[in-house]
Amino acid sequence: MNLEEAKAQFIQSWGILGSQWGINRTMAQIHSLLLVSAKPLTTEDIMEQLSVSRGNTNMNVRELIDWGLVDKVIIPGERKEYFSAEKDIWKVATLIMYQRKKRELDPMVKVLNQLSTVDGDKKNEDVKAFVDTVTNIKKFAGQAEKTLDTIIKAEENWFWGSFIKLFK
Amino acid sequence: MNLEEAKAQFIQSWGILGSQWGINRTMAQIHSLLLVSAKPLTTEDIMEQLSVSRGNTNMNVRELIDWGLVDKVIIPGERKEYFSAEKDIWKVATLIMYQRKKRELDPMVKVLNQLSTVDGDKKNEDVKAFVDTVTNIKKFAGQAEKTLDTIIKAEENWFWGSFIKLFK
DNA sequence: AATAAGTTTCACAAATTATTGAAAGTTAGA
DNA sequence: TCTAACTTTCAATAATTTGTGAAACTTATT
Repeated sequence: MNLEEAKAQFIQSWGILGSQWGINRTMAQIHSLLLVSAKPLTTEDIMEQLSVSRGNTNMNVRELIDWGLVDKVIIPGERKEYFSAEKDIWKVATLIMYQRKKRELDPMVKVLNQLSTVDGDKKNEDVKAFVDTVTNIKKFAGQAEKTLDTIIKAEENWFWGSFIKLFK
Repeated sequence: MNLEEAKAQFIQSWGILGSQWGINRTMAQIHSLLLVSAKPLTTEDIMEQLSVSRGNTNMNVRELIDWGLVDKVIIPGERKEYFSAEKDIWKVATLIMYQRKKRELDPMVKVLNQLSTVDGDKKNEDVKAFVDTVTNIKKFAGQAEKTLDTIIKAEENWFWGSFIKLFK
């Protein structure tokens, strides 16, 4: 397999994976294109290599920058903006976990807390089932949150070292 | 807040969360409806409570059963099928992790392995960048796989006990 | 200030995904 | 075996999400 084929397949697969995780295909594809490029690319490079419009490229690059997965790079003497992706996969994973925690777990915890105030006969079977379930999810979410925070703050070496050993 | 309101809000929120994770809204809503119901429900109950068609209900219930999140329950003397959800959140999380690993991580690893066979000048900058990135993702995916396997096999108590303490 | 290079926005179009509902298929019991 | 209760399928349709591209906007340079 030559480089171009391999890149194309990687971009394709990464795009599919992304879309299964609620990230749009183009965003994932731009990310993977930047991941496998040795040098920073311009908006035009991206447009050309992925056959995607300028507007779409711009929006998704902006989103990637928002997530911290991509950086603007300024090349001295050039007017154009260049973009490059964080290549350290551990950092990438960490950034994604952080973003998703912030955008999804945190709001869910907020809702769960409001739901605790459900009133009614505590002996009623339905009320009991509901309160039980919500309480359990809240506990789980709380632990998940703590665990994520720790992982996010952890150094890569720590993860690859003691953490993995623990799971052998 | 009364029970009905609380249930409705829970179902709504769970549905949104699901859709951010590539699970369709109705499937997530049916799951949450069953999660907070004291007793098993029939297809008709679900249709009525979520205002969803028979076909849609059937398809999504089947998918939930497929994932192992919902069970058919047969009530003696009744012809209808009843459905109930696994209420233990740790088990729910475990089942979901397992399904997603199987459906997404495993295929990605397969692709990554194929991509290792990229040929070309190993001193070429682009080839190097590509091989580097793919190799790193492969390593990461391998470790993630191991970790997930261990978590999936682990007992709840083990998780809530030593695992969490480690992260304090 | 004028110009040109570069970036962003947004109404509309295209593509994708979910839902409906009626018809076909099953199954338990008479 | 027949039939009525119940479940499943799937082609058509609706809803949602994503992408386009030209116009508006911004900024650097002369």
